[in-house]
Amino acid sequence: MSKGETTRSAILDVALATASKIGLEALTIGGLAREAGLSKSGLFAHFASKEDLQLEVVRKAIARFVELVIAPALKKPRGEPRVRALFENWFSWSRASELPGGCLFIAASSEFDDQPGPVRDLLLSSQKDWLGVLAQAARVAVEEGHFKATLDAEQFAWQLDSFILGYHHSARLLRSKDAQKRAQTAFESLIRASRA
Amino acid sequence: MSKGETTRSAILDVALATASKIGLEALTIGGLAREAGLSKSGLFAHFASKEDLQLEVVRKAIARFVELVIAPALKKPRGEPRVRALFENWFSWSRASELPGGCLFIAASSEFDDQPGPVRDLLLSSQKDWLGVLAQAARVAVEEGHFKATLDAEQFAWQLDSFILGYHHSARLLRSKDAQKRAQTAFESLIRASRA
DNA sequence: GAAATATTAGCACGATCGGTCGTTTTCGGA
DNA sequence: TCCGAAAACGACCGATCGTGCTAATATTTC
Repeated sequence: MSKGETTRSAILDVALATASKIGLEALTIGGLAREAGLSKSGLFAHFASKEDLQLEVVRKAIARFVELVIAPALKKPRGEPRVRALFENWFSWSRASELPGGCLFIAASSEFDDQPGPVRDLLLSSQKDWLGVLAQAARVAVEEGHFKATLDAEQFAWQLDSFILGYHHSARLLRSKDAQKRAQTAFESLIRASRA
Repeated sequence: MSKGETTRSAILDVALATASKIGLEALTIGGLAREAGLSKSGLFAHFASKEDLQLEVVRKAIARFVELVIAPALKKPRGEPRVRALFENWFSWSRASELPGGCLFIAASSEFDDQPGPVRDLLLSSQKDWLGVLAQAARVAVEEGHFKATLDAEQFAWQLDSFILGYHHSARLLRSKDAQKRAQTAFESLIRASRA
């Protein structure tokens, strides 16, 4: 990896962590430069624009999400175990050291839901992908006979994702200690209602 | 109402609408003044600081929320009807004309969850109040014999709120047409599982 | 209608924003 | 070791940020 690529990657690490705390929009070139130990112009030379920087941050987040959540889950046995792994891995993601402010996607979704442009588009497509992965895992669980044949996989995915949002909300704003327990309980009742 | 109070109220209306679209932090004195048809300093004279303005916006939102969601629900019969009203009224709130960007609390919660200060404190307490109202309504439904005696009212409230978050997410970011149907379906299954 | 007061506008401030540009430093291959 | 290229820097741009301060203008009170 060349010097430039190394620096660029380091910048994105800092940017990812900062964005998870203060948001993608609140990122500033100057602030990032300070944190990364670079001059403003030195940092900015790595990106075409602030929007480009934001896009790169989201892309990096997606890559990490796949590594931490999706990929390990796909190694689990088909069916309920895989569904369970997706849910549980998500917590590791949300609490990863590189995300001191919690899940970037949720924070960014809220920021960009009314701001048309490439950042919103990217967030949107990644969110659709995630719901697709969840629904597909549910469908597989039906095939495997773990879940009932009449299960609406999309609805299942939607509810699971809602519990994730609920967890994020509880844990971040309310700093609720039992956020995970609540989410876990909700998840188990969803699983129970979905079983064959 | 004096001239000053009228203007102040008009400013807050504009600010509420704008904040629901772009966020509380992204509000700018200058931009608000333009929208409200005032000079920057003329507008600013009504508030002690930007933070004060943000607090007033949240206070106004809370007042409207009580008017639109809580108060009408309390007029409904105790028990399941009241729970149902709280859930349904929330959609009217989220789609109210004064909130073109959707529920301000959800957007603001995401923005301020890592920003200590009075704004965060206010959001936090209002969120706790809301969960409290939901849980209390569930408890009443137990008393009335609509819900089973073993129901965990806090868990019920948590799940209901998660579905609301899920709706907001679907409707805002994904612009999903069936967000409400998904939320409604989830709500009905929660009710079914809670019945006596 | 005049005097007192409440409200708004004008202007300026230091800071910071995203972004440009020419120069200097550092790096990597020959 | 040298040299071209890559990378980082420092100074600067125009715009806008939040926020004072003072003067002009509405509004309210008598």
